[in-house]
Amino acid sequence: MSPRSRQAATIHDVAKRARVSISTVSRVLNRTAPVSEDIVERVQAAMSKLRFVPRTAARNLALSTTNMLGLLLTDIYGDFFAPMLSGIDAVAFETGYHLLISTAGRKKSSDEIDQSLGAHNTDGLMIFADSLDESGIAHFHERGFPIVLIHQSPPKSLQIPCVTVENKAASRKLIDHLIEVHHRKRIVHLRGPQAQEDSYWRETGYRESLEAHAIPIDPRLIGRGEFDRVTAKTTIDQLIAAGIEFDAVFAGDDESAIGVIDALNATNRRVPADVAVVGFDDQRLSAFLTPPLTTVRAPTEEVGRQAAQQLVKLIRTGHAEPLTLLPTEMIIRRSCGCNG
Amino acid sequence: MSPRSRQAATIHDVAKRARVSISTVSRVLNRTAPVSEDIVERVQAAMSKLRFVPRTAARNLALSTTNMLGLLLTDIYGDFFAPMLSGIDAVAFETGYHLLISTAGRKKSSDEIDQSLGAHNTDGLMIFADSLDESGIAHFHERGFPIVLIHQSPPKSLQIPCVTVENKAASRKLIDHLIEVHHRKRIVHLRGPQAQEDSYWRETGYRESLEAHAIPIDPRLIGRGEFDRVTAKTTIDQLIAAGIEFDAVFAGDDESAIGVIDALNATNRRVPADVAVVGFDDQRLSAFLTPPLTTVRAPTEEVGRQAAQQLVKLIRTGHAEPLTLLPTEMIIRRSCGCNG
DNA sequence: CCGTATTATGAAAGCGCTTTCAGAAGCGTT
DNA sequence: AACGCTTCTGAAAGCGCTTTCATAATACGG
Repeated sequence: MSPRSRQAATIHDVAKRARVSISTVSRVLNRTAPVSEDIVERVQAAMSKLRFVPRTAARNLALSTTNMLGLLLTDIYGDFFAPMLSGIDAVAFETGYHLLISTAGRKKSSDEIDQSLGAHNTDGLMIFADSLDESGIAHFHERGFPIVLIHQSPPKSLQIPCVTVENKAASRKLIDHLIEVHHRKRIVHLRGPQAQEDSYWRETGYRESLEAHAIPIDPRLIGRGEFDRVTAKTTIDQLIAAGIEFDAVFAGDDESAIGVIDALNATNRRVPADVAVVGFDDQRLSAFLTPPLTTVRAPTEEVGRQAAQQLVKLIRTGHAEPLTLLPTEMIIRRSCGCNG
Repeated sequence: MSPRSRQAATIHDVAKRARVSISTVSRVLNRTAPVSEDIVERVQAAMSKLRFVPRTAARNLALSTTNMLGLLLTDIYGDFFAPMLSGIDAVAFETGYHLLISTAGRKKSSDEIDQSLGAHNTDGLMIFADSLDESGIAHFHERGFPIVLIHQSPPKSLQIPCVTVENKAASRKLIDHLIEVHHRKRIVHLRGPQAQEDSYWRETGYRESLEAHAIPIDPRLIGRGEFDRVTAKTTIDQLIAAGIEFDAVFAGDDESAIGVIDALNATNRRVPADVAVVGFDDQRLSAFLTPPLTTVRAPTEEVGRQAAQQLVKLIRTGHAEPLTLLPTEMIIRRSCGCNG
């Protein structure tokens, strides 16, 4: 062991061993300028002999680039993230970026986020739903830092790329189905989180369908779902306790649909015979529920892919699609009353 | 706009504006030495006025540290990763690290991995199951780079911390249950991927249970499951086609259990009346299957937490628990024949 | 063979931060 | 009033890489 072999090799060590300058080493490292063949070999030999691994920090500093994509969210739970992450990761990998993930959203101020995922610590940032408030988003945007929003449109008048899924038309179609095919009239809607944009559009689709069929909207039939199983169950329990009649439930998402089914089962109401239930998202387990859930498939992995793709494009070219709206597809199974 | 306001502020700009040296700015930034009160204020004012965000790359270079934890896997798919990731992320957040994720495992050589997640680009690395071959693991270990293995024990004689779950005793217990309570004798086992250590121990538990009950092991009853739904279905289909009798199936994991149930349903065999089915992992949807799956709960999120915790400990103190073996718990539902 | 166009290589500056080492104040003692 | 201490602050040297600029080496046409 040579005296310095305990310390990891640097470009200098390689240069010395190959009897060239560090500039040359750098050049063979990055193929950034022609180097004569024999020298290339010498340098490569030296590199592998010394087990040289270039320090990213040094390179980043010199180039003021990080080669990293940031992903900001609030939590990783739920079946929702696995596919999204998977899509993001795939694109990051293909395009040569690394993925830095943080759930610091809304736990930390945008200054703190800046320290970790912000300018100069990442080349761009994907922000999921409302992990960051408007001022935080503006904060980045003002600085010209590349960001793309996922499942959330930008604050008014800010030109920030956004990728999300079609919610309204799909919801509308789902409710139309309930009304036209299954003749349901008293349809409960369990809305998602207030701040969530998806919630808004799904509810709008619901309202439009009812209106189109001249069914008056009963405010008592619209309750909290919060995209949460327990909340949904509670709401349904209360509806039942209050003696409010209904023959269908449009849960804001599949997760709450599970809660709905729980509540219904617990009070001996048959799904779909007594009450039809539909969800949204088509998360993995929806097909396995009893009965299998009629829902809308959101191409979550594709959302991830697109988000990463747009971000990379934004970083590299300065431009990206303002809005990527991915199509959704109604998935008819049995919980609506069909034979799926 | 001052001429340089287009360029992000550096520590020099802050220093100039606060009329101090950059050393002082650095000191108020890191509270690394006392600075008189009025100066602190001046500096902080300058920082916020200039919207100064320290460059991590520069800091990393100076400190030769990265403040990042790497996570290496092969893919992010499957219900398995969400909880694990969630646990890892939680601990990373608590301990002040960032999470760098890569699915480059086995797609890239360890040299290439080195470039991204290796020494100096990350402070330590978590390696999931067999995302990296033995030589890759040795590669890091030799260099004294902190790594912890998840769901995989280290190559012989290498002292590398590992966190995984108890497989054998739980499998044994599960099979015991099938035999003792439900009087099954011809129990199929669908083993997981060869390379996967979990597969090995689960099979061992199976074998030990049979032996203990003096049931001869019929090699025809042991087939490929690969922790994969389709593979499992195919194997069961073939067994049935070959006319081999069996009254229970121990799928290597829940994922393959789904395939088993599919295959059984398709041939009008009742679960559990004709064939009992049990799995392993207790992934989220297992409770929703028809019938609900009897399985073993693996504390996956805790695995993530522990892995991150051990890694941080290893980085900070140079030592970590050689083996963290998390307990598993048998979850009796209905697919085994109980009334769950 | 010589002057010029073309390459391949090296020296050195710089990326933005931390930290060591000295020096400048400020303080209480004698 | 001079001394030694203790605090606080600044100058400057790195951290390891990229890149510009200049130079040495080679090739070429005449």
